Amino acid sequence: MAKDARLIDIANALNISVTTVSRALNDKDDISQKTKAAVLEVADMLDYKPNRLAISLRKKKAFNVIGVVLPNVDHYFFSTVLKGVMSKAHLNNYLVIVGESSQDDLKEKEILDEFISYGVSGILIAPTKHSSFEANFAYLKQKRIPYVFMDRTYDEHDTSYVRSDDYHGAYQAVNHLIEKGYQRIAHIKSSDGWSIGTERAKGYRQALTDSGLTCYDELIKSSDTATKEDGYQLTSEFFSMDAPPDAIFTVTDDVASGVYEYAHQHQIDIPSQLGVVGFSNSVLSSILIPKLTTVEQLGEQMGETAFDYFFQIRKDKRHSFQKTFESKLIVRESSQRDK
Amino acid sequence: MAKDARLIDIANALNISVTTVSRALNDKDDISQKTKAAVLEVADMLDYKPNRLAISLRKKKAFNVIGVVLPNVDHYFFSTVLKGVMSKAHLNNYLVIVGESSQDDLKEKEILDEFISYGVSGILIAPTKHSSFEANFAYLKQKRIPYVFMDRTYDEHDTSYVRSDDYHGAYQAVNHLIEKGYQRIAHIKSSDGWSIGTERAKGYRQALTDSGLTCYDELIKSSDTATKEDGYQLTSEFFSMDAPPDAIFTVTDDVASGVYEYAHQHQIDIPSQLGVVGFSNSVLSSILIPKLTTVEQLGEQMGETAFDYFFQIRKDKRHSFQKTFESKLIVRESSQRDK
DNA sequence: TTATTTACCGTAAACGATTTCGTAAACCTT
DNA sequence: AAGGTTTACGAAATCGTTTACGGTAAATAA
Repeated sequence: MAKDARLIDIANALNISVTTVSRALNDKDDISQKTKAAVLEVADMLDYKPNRLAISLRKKKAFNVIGVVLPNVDHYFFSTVLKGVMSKAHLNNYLVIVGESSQDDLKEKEILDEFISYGVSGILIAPTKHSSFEANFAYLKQKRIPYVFMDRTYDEHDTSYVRSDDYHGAYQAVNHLIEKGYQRIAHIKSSDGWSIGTERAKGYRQALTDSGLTCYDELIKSSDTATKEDGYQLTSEFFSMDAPPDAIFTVTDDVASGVYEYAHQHQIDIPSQLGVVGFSNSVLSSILIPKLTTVEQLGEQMGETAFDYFFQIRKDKRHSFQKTFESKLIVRESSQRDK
Repeated sequence: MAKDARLIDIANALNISVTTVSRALNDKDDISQKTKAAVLEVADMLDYKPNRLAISLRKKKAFNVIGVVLPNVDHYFFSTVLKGVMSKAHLNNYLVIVGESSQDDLKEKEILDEFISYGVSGILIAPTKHSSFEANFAYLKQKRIPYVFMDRTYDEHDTSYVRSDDYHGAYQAVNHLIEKGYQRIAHIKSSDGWSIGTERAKGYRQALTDSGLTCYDELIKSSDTATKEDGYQLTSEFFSMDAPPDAIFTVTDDVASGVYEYAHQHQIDIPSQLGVVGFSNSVLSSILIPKLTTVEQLGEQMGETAFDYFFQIRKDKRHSFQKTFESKLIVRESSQRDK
């Protein structure tokens, strides 16, 4: 197995210095076209690949390594985000290192510190519910390390981000239920402090208001965990009310699956007696019976775009980019009253 | 922000050479207890953290970096494996770099090459369906880089691995169906060349044979993709037969969800008219209605163990370790005929 | 007493690249 | 022709650590 070619090998072959070779390969200007061409040819012949480790040490920066921090890698949405990042990273010859915060902002900070001391080229992060910008991210700016927020954003700061349009997604979802003739539409939101939860709740309220419907406080319940169990529990609370809702819009598909279970156990038919709309378009949504109407979240595309933004920032060293992915409503069976 | 302490800072503080400091910190023997203690104290005081990049260059090996290669990060099982690896890695101060082969053995090789040229300390890999040991992994041995197979294994070679006991899992699943009184038990297997598929099929056949039941070829169908769609399609084929099965054991939960859809559309009741057992214990299984009886696959534990094995191999430089995780049957509702 | 080992530590050369600084030659400019 | 600028390149330092090698002083052996 032949050893990898180094700069000095190219230099020796051409009787020039490593400095010149380095300049040629890095597109510096202090070099003649002729020499550069010669170097490139020999480099190609020797199948030269720059040594990441050496570059890293010299530059005090890991060469072409992007750090991704996610709350949970085994959560469907985040795993698709990761998939998107990885595909773009691979194309651009970047290595991807991942960390899982487990929704723990302290651990998140730990991971960030690790990544930074490793000298990653950039960071793509989906913050935990509780992360404060000041505590966990403010110092990234000083360190001049490019970073892009994913999913959850900090609007008061000028940062790059990709997220989904939770507000409009929720608005469409509820509006759709109204058009289908549902009257008492409830909402299971996520507990406060989680931006995606409040945005979705806002969209819910606005849709009702715009249609001239009243927005009853007792028809809004909060879930801390956004799990199936919470969905089941809160639905049971709804149905112990004097006037239960005839539709429920849930903050995630997982929560919706809890609604399904309760409905099934109590012979409440979906969608004729109870309309249900979820959020995420996760694998669940087309597996539940009846199939769940939901709002799609383009995790993979978000991941790809996040990487692209990082790449741009790194190149131009100035811009910050934002994109809010429009959330499309995927109408399936769970909201088709007239079906 | 104070700059990170280096060896030379410690050396200066104690008026000794960096060599000595290095020796002290690396537990070499050419050093007195007194000096070592002093170094350790100062190192602690200055909050010294070794510079990964420098060590990497000198050793020509990335310092404490483990590479994980998976067929699909957004597949539930693999994402739990990743989760397990990451938790152990974090505890041991390892960085995790990930690559996704997308079930493409060529891309898998590419990723491996990337990882190796980066000098990862070890590799944990869940091979694609088609990966040949010779083509993709044989050279890892020569490179003396520790590696552990996950999920899919190569029994003819003496390698380390973690996997689940597909054979016994399937055996239990089918045996359970028999005990519940099902008579014509069908199987949707995965297409050939994928070891987990053939093991599960073997378990299926053996359970039937051991109970004195005949194993009909027409009751076994192959799926290339192991998806819901295939499950639906193949179930419809089963039910166009003169004597359709009264139970189906599927190679994955995903496939089982296709069975559910067909059954629901054709008013076939699960479990009274059709028993169903899946494999994986993925999120689906407790969300399907009725809840799916399935065989659990301990992804997270497998990931943790894989990392532990890597760690052991690296330390002792000799052993290889194997573990087959016993696959436990999780009995839920879809197989309870007498329910 | 002299020779040899042992314990401990330092010097300097790596690892493979980038970068600072210097300089010789070529090219203008007046 | 003198002086200035540009072009193209090389020597050497540098990044932070490990390690081969050598040396000194004390301990032990002969």
